[in-house]
Amino acid sequence: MATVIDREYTAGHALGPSVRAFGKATSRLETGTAGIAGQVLNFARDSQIYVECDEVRSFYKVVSGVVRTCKFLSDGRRQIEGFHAACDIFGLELGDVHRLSAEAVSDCTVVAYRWRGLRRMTAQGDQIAPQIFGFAMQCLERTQQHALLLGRRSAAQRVAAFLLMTARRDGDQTGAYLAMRRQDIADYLGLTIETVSRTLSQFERDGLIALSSTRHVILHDLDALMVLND
Amino acid sequence: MATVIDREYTAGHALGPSVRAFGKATSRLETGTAGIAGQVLNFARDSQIYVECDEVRSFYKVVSGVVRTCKFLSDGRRQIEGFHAACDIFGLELGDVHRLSAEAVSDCTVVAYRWRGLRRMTAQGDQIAPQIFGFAMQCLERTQQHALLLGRRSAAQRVAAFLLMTARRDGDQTGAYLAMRRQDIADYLGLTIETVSRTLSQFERDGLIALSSTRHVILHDLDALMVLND
DNA sequence: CGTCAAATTGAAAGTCGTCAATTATCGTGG
DNA sequence: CCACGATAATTGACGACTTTCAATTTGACG
Repeated sequence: MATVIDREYTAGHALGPSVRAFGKATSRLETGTAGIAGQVLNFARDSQIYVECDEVRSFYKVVSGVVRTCKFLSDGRRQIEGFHAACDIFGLELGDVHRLSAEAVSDCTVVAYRWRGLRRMTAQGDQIAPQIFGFAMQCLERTQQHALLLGRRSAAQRVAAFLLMTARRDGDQTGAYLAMRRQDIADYLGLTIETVSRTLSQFERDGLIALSSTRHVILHDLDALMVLND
Repeated sequence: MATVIDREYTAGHALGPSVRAFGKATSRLETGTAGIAGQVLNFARDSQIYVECDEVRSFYKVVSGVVRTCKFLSDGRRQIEGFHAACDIFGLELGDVHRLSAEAVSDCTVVAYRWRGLRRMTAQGDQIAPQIFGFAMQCLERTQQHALLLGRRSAAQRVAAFLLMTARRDGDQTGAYLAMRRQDIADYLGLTIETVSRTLSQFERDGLIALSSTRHVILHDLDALMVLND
């Protein structure tokens, strides 16, 4: 386990789809000579993409599968900072060492874009920055949202928010596929695996959801789940 | 209360000190024609600098005093996302409306730098981006740290981390001046005011700290406080 | 010195974590 | 394809930590 299954190298996987939202300012990156070529990598479930303190060589975009970025605590516990699915960017750093680890939640494919920290990047031309800035800010917004969840929400609210987030990501508001294990969910929500499990069971008893399998959740009462949040 | 005491306008308060860390890449901003002029503003304690959903007109740098950025929940509770002291940047947004509110913890002076979202900014030239990117990433790192605190730490660990953070910010490792009220600390740490108070009292009984006044904390046993964390 | 807000302290309740046992699911090999 | 073992998930009982509610003390400011 925990091994890279293979690494394929391509010359022209330029930063694409997830970028459009920023409009004209980024188009140069997609078409111009300054476009960043990516390197396609495949990782097996539970393998490490990079670990804390690794030198920063790239940032990444998910093509398929799900990635978790996380931090390990001295007492053995783990905090998952975020899950990253198709088109999401992760691993962008200001400094030259990673402050988190990144691991494959499922078998997954990512594209690595050369990136060695702000200083060296800007030395070759500033053109890259606006787009990267957008990625950084999106990441910031998600993290702020996450901090709010961890700081001021009950277990039920956290699990509800997680289900809604997952359903939204799937583009399907009535069902969610949980690519990760219960322990991952717990470590993301700052709860224990037992509390996550109990909360899901309670939601099911209350008719808010149905667990058609461990990994597939049907959301029956979106309103009730949303009321639990802001 | 909650009013701006006065607003002074200056022509040349360019982005300065906190920027140097990024080296050459940013010097253009400080000296070149593209330098951003700031507007000096003063705010009275508890007044609002901007509120959630306000249109974004600027981002800010603290000159003196302390600012809190926070979010209000439907149940009346509040989560403070961060405290910002001299030289800190706050209020930088990707979109065109603020997602948090910013308020003066103490009487304070800030510099506002014109900023209306990524799109309009980059339209006038990309040169600004690398420096701003640095601000965004610093903000991200702090928020990630904060999320870790909220997700995986006990009340004692949170309060200890807060004291160490405050002492570090003051540049004095043996004492910390708490510019904010207990309620602010509680809302930052995701605790209640009573728990914060009790924890501080317990630290004092254990000889870890001394509360020379409500606002002044003397740190007697830095090691013990640090052991509580990572 | 008096008033009001802020901070502290106490007691009780509730939520979530811990530990343990059971059940379900997945992966592998027969 | 089924059986088995290992891993994951669920459930229950109990306990710890934090919150809630209430009362008291401290401190700031006129």
